[in-house]
Amino acid sequence: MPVKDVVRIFKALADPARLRIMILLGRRELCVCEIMFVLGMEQSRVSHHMRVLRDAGIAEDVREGRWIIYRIPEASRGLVEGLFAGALRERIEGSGETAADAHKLEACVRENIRGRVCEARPRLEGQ
Amino acid sequence: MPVKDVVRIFKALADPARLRIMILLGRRELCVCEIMFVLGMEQSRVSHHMRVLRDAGIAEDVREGRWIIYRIPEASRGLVEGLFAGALRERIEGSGETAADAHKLEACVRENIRGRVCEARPRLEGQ
DNA sequence: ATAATATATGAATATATCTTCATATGATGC
DNA sequence: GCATCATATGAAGATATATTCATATATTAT
Repeated sequence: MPVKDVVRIFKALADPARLRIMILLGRRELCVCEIMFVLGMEQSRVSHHMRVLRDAGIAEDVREGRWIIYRIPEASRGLVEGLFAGALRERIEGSGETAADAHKLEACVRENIRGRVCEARPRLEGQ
Repeated sequence: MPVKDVVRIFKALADPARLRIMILLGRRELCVCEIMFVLGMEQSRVSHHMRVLRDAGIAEDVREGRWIIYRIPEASRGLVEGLFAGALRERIEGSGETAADAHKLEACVRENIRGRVCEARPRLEGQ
């Protein structure tokens, strides 16, 4: 993998919104409106960020009905896992910021907040 | 460590020159003119890049006579090592680009190319 | 078909980043 | 002190990136 491509990955992670999104995607796959809800950002902004992550190859999308689900592609799982493993993960989690995101995501999924978060997107069990 | 600080680290790595420099620093400490030689970049440009790395906390400098030696600070070794360990390192090394840098560095150190690279900087044994 | 939902895209502006050039600083040698 | 070497810094212009707003597309429901 050329330096250029690795740089593109670091560029993709070099933004607070995208970093938070990648950490969330490490937990479960997400549709855009769930990301909007957790980060408190408008649709277009999230969508543009997702494009950067996609172009870097660390996110991919699958359509499910009217939703588009984002996840970390199988081929990049190891790489992304590796990036956040160890010292970096400890440090990020130490600050509690990402824990707040995770909690918000749990609430969002558990309550499936109608009207605010993609009006009841159907889910598989356990997701 | 706040998300903001992690983002600053990724930003620092999100440039081909700086990425190559960090990979070199993972091998040994370097003065600016050695970096100039290996990357083929002018002094000012390298210096500006070093500032970005310093501000992100993944490089530090120590003056040794008229040279300024850059290295990865003790406190960030684990983090930086972790970032490049595993899948990412394999992929970067797979392209051979960084190997070329490493060879150029070896030559530079071995021959201590006078007049081109910091007119014979004295070195400790084994460096 | 029409309307509504979920998301993507494009253009425009704002902001940040990189490079270059000129100049400053700090150490060494004469 | 003066010259030289190694490096840092600041300003200016060039380029890239982010955000916003308006609009387009695809899917589903009626």
